[in-house]
Amino acid sequence: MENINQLIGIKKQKLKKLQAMEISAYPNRCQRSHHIAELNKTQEKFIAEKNRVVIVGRLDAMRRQGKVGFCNINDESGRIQIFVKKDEVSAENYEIFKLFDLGDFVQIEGVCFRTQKGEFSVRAQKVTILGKSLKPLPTVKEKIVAGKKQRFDEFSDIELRYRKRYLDLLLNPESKKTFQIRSKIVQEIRIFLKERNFTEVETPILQPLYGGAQARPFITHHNTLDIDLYLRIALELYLKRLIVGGMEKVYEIAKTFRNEGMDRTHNPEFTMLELYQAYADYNDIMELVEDLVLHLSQAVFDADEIKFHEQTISFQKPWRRASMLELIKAETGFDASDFDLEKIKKFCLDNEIEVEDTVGAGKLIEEIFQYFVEPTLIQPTFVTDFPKEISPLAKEKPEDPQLTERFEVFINGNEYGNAFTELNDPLEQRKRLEAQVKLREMGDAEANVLDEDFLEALEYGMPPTGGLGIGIDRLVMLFTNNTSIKEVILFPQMKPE
RNA sequence: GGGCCUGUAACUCAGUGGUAGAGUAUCUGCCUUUUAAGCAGAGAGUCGAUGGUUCGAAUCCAUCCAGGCUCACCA
Repeated sequence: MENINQLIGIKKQKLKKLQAMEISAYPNRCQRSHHIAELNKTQEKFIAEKNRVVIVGRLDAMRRQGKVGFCNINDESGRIQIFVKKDEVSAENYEIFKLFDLGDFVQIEGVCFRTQKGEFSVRAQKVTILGKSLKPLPTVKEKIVAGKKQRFDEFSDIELRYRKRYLDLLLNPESKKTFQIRSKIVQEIRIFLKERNFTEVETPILQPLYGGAQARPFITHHNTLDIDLYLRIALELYLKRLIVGGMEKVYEIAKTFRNEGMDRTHNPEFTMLELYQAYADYNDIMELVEDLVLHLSQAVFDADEIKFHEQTISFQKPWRRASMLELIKAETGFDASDFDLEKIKKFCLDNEIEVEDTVGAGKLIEEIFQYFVEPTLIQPTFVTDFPKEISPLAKEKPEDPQLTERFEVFINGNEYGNAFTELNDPLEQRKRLEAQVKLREMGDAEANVLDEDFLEALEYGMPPTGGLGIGIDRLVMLFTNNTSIKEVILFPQMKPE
């Protein structure tokens, strides 16, 4: 007999005892009169009024001593101590109290008072079981030493925390906090965009063709139609169809899927915000990003700056703006503005940057940027004017056809957003996608595919448009001081057990 | 994918060739104001898996599985 089964067996025995007493361990209803935080907030009022209160929650500590016992229960609002005395709850009810286990959901009826040691508590008049637990919860204890909370036997196994997230949420308050902040961020994005008259939409997850980013897709199959479908890798191409359709400001916050490696910053499914605004360009979008992120910082933390590990990040406007080529030149002294492929290749080779035969100058410029510049961009920075070669959906800069009106947002050395003045010239867009198809034929599995339906939409006419994509998970990491994406996704992808 | 590290009781961890350990949790007894309650006692483990070396393996070796950190690349 395995140990865990013994522990479960003991709890099942208690269940049987309750049955023998004709008491349901899983009653349909309870009678909560107050949330625990309400009591804690105005303790003296509740003590003075001596009103009967009914609180419910999960049992997380038990100190029984003969005919009296103390326990703690918590609901989502807070935690409180319960005092149970045999004389006061009756002998029968005390028997039920003795069948309580850590992890059980219980209801306590009683009045508020202060114990001899001065702790605000509920003096039970009646205890009721609301939901019996069968598996023992890991035991975490806290002690206050010199005003600081010390934790014992913390539930800290990272794999278990991810696989059994409900335990993590239950036992690690910081983890719960992270997901509350995540929810708040998403909510505040919606509030911010609503104020600016954006319309939230939903576009297909299952797509006959995928596009809008450089990535490999997941493939699935529709039985009735007997066709393969792709899980979207981006929201872009459908949202632009809506711009064509006369929706001037649209956004979607949704999961996208990329069939690529998993690591600290990559989960196969992740959440993107994409928005498109007609009659706007990438300069307008830069201002929008500044306003949005500052709004989030203020709404979530009531501050214009945050701490991320050792760094203090300030979101105060305006953020630094610099072109990719400028930044490379400033950091390395190398001038790539002539797009001289041989010269750029040589620079890469001299600096141990890998050069594949098929890549062009634009791709290499990006590699140089990533290697030399990215890690230096700690404070929020708009890196502008990306090479056209690596930006097939962005409009070129009128004054330099090698470049596009595109920017990425960098904070703390990481990319948080990607935006451009959208390419709305259907003939130019066709050329760009055809170039992508050639790359694909040369073996680039991440190159775009040609989406005739999207091109047809552009042929009907798309207004000048600014578009933006922001990775929500990474933004949440930034705001919650986490370095692993698994910490900000409730149920991250794991290998099968 | 490369390098480094980890896997022992429900939880947190000791244990580096000689009978598998501690604290917490659980159970039993005592205890009517405790708070990491206390005291006394008990039960609880395929030492990640499989092979090998050895008289003898949690420990050494090999392979595999799972995980973490880190480097390179995709958001």
